[in-house]
Amino acid sequence: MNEPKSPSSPGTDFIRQVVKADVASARYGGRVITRFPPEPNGYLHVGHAMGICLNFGIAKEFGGCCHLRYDDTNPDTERKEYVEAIQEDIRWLGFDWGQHLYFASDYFERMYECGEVLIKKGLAYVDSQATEVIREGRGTVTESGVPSPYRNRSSEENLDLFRGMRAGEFGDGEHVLRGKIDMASPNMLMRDPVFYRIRHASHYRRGDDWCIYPLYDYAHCLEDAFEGVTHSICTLEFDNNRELYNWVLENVGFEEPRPHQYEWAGLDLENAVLSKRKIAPLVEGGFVSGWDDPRLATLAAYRRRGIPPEAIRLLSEIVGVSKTGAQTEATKLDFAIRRILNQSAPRVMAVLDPIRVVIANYPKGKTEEFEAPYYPHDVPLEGSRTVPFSHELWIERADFLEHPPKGFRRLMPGGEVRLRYAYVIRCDEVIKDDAGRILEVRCTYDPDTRGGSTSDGRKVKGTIQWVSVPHGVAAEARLFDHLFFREVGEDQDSGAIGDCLNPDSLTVISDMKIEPSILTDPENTRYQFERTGYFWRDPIDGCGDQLVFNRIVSLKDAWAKRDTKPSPNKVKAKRPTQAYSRTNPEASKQPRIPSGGEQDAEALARMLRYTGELGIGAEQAEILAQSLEWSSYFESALTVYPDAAALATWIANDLRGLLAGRSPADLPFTGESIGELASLVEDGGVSRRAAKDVLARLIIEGGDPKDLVDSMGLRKVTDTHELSSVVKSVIDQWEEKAAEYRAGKSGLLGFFVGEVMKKTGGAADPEAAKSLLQDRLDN
RNA sequence: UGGCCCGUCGUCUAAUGGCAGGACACCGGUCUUUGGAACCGGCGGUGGUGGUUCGAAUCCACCCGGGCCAACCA
Repeated sequence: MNEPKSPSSPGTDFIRQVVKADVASARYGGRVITRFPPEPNGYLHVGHAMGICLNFGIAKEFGGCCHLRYDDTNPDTERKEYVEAIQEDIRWLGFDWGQHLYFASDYFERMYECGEVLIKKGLAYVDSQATEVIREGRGTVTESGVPSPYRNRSSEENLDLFRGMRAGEFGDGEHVLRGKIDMASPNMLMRDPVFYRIRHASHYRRGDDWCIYPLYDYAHCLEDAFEGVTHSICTLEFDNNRELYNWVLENVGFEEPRPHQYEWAGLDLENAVLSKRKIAPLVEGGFVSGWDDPRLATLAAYRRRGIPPEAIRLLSEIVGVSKTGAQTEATKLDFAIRRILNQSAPRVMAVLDPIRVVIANYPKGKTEEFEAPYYPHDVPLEGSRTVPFSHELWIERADFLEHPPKGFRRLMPGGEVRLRYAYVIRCDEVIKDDAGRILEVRCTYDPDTRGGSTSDGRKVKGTIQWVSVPHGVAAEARLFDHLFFREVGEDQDSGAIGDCLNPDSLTVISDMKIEPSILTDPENTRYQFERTGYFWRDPIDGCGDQLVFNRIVSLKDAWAKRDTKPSPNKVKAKRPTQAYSRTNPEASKQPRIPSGGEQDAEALARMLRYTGELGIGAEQAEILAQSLEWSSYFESALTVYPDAAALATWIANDLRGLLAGRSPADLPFTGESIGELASLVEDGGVSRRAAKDVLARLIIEGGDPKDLVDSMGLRKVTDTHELSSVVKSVIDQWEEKAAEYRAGKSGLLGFFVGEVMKKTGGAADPEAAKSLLQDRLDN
């Protein structure tokens, strides 16, 4: 009962679709191997947790495995302490890497050998320029780089130098190994990237075995390949690195099926500091108590705060997987935590900010006990404890108001409130000190309401929690809020960090009261303090006799929210629209005329011919004319079928859309085929819609369009009789939809056409089907 | 201003040429010995302009907006 609702379409994100397709096509023999590759230079945070859920989740769902591999290629920053902490976090989250624990540093020898392979192929060289010179030589995003003077060293010399680098013959920074790729590449990463650097430093695992260390782009893809990883999933910012990932693997000699990289957006959580680079100064600067300070978004902090791992996994489901760089609202995390805890946390009574209530008509010194269930009626768990009641009680200061606003349902002078599981009391008198601060509230109880229900049927709207003064236990509570009230910039020093800090991020309540039953519970019990929030004992400071409770998350509070309600006539803030920003609407229609150069002159001539003589629109003409590849493809289609405008659409719009960036040279069919296809459509033998299906097939396996039309059963069905019967059966099948359509939901017509198309395997003439459908539906 | 990636309710995410759907948030209601939970209902979206198509969130073009890339970090 009350299973957490699944988010929409679970498990159908674009990465899982790729994996699913690869399993179906047996691309890797059905194997699925993912990996989670942390660098042991800090603690994991919720962002990493999403990556862990993704990688381990996919492996589990597809019967594969997920490797835990430390990407420990930088001796300066990595420590054993972190590798242990990371493992603890992953286990806590509920994932298991089994035997598959790996370290990049174990591959140093193999990686080195790959370096020699590249050198021998003439694809890598030792550069001896200074760091700054290399940097400058790389150019900028708008200017290409200049080749290093060492770029053309012989393989022998490179090999000799590289071996010398390894042997420790050189100092830090004297040489590097670079890939010999393309100094003019628009992708900066391809401008002869550095593969190895000299660093005389002790590595936390390899000690002084090595004095050269591989860099990420070189190392990471090799690690994946060594381990037989199939799907290497990383975040969006590595998009540019994919080209290099592929280059290294292909040139070192890893053939298909080899690992491939896929990028997703990762998690950006509102109010959470999600970068090790930004967390470290908070820890080191003493702004927080450590990597596990509960205000942080590290997994260690979440664990300490008391967030259950199930909630993190639920968050991962809720947030989903996409390539949209987006920020997730903090309320989604809160929701996930409450969703889990509501179903599992025993309820107890605690008072965070106590005021004293004296029950005047309850005998001093008398105590009675109430049996109180741990769980509310809608949580299917059993259990109860007894709570002691007496002459003096603590209640929450906020639960008594001398001058309450309208709608206040708690205690007020002359009013009644129910003490949960106990009695209904009425407030008779308020005792204040000289400063007007309330010292105690004097009440009388109604003995006929034992257990909380009235015998005369009168309604008591409010119910509040309470703690008996002589029995209550004192404790400390810690409430957490987000650490910053303002975004901290990228390179800010600790002074600037201090300026952004939320002074109320930690509230310590030193004198809360709680019912004594908790004294006999396991220390790691997560409670709901009724009407207040979810709490558990701080695992560090709340052990043994120390009663220190962390608030994991508050309860939703509909009453408190009433003040912050946005006014109904508030103008809705809209994303600024760009509707008016274009100054010349015709501008986009003007083809850009290529300028200068012999090739451009030819392209221009083609362009003019296409728009003039052939009557093609400027947009498509530009696409087709610009490259020789496309223009010759187009013109060969033209030899088969003379309707240039139709062909231009087929090629410029449909074909290129299906090709997703690939070139016509890769196609298993020629321009003539597409011309033939277009003529089949013109003849009426195939609908345009069916022809597009044929095109898609053509791209995959080539073939003769006419044969494909037949073998796919796509010869157009125009026969009115045949079509009518399909139309009738579709309408009969979807009676309700038909009624909706008749009631005015005209958008449903497309749905019906789609159904007819489905039923006929795509062969129906959609236009004919549409008019038949309309006729039938309209009467 | 070079290349690449991304724009769907306030937020996150489905729809893979055929009904724009779900979740969170918000609002209202029912119920309630937690102003919790649950249940019911409501609000609300394809960045813009053209084009292709019987039919476009989806294909094409341009524009606008956001992000990433010039470490011997990962």
